[in-house]
Amino acid sequence: MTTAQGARARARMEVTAAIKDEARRQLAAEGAAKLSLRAVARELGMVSSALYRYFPSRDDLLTALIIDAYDSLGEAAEAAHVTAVAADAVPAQRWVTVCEAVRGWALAHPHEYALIYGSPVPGYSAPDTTIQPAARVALVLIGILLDAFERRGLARTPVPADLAPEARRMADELMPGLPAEVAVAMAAAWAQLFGLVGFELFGQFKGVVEDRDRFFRHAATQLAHGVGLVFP
Amino acid sequence: MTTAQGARARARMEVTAAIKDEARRQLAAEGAAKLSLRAVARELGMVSSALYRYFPSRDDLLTALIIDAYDSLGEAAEAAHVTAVAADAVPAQRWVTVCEAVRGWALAHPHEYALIYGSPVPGYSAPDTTIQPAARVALVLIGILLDAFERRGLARTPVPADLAPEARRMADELMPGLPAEVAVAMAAAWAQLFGLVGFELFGQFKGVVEDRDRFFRHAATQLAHGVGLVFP
DNA sequence: TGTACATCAGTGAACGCGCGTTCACTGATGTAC
DNA sequence: TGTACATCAGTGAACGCGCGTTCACTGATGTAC
Repeated sequence: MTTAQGARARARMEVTAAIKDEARRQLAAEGAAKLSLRAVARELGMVSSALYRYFPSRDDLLTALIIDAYDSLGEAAEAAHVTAVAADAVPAQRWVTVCEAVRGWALAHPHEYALIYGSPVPGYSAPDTTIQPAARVALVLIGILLDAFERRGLARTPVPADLAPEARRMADELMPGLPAEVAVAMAAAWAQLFGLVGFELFGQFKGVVEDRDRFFRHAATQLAHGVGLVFP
Repeated sequence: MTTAQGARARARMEVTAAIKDEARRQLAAEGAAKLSLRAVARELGMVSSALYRYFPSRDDLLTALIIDAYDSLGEAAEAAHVTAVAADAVPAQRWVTVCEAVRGWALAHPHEYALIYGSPVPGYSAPDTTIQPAARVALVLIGILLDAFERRGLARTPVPADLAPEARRMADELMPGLPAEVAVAMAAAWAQLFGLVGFELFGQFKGVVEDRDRFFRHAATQLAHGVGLVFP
């Protein structure tokens, strides 16, 4: 019966979720490199071998956490964008709003942020299944640029001649519909956004930037200018 | 005698250096979180307890590696700057040169880069002795801005009113002699520079940016514009 | 509805391994007279 | 220059701990007839 099958399946999903929740808790305490199946099992009152019914190995658990983190961040960015669109914000405002959502998520989930944007876990190589969720934030930002470009156009900063082919390729392959110069600026702004967030999160701003909300808002605004968005 | 004292002291320095070198090798294989005194000792043909003659604990070894990494990166940046000055480069060109030196060092020492700019090592908190070496790159960049400002002035991007006090404080405390707006732009550019480098190094540019040398040079040039430097 | 069978979650022991740190010690190197 | 002594690097055993993964197993839940 569906309900019977459903009961077993539901239990499975609940235990799977409990394992991931506990693993996330341990990320905070020990970091990804030291994430331990035995410690997770211990905390859940299970025997360590029982986890192998749910994840074939430690690395698969890590992969699940990474995908969840990308998806959670992606959803936060998308939700912020939807809200901004509903409020009739212009593209430049939407850009800043999405950047602030990324920062907000990172501050709320610092260890998951470190998992996906910090140093790679040695000996672990992320499978291709992580590529798509990893792209969600960038897709939101690209969407804003496309919208702005189609509606009002974008300011363009010329690119040196020797970078033109790469710029063309990036636009064609990753951001079809956007001018090549904007594609380059977008890739740079994307990396720079995470530079700002990472420096705040990993402590590099200690003793340097104190009023971090206002600083970030301004920096995100400057990033918007950098990709050619204009405030009315 | 000086020579006798010198012999013991020299041996001590050599063994200390050998320990750090081996530890750096292990950073590459296992990452900072798993850096193991026993493994280092094993590889050097020593017994693990012998390392305690050189470093009082694992964390002290980590601290030494962190300080060395900041100093090594700082030296690379300073050397690049000296060369650029000797070649009569204008401040904007010097800025790009120093950014490229930072990237070059990071590509040559990826695991040391991860140690200082990647996710913090859980359970480890860097002592204050790391602060000064950590500032060296920023000081080189600030020096370039000061020089440009005193000689030719810098383009300034106004800062929103609510950020003005923080901008003033940052300039006064960290970059005396620079206008407040420039101080804010400098802090942002500093974080963004490491965002660009980190994304390349940690694999986020895989499938996105391919012509990385040219892309970075352009992005560093844009950062220079962002802090108000102008190319003649 | 009742029964035989299959599926699956979870157990507990074991394998083989690694870790940081302490401590009493040996023996070589350096120092003071 | 020679000798007694102090310093210090390095040893080896031990403490108490943790890890990922495998495997034969038990017993409950679900399925097919």
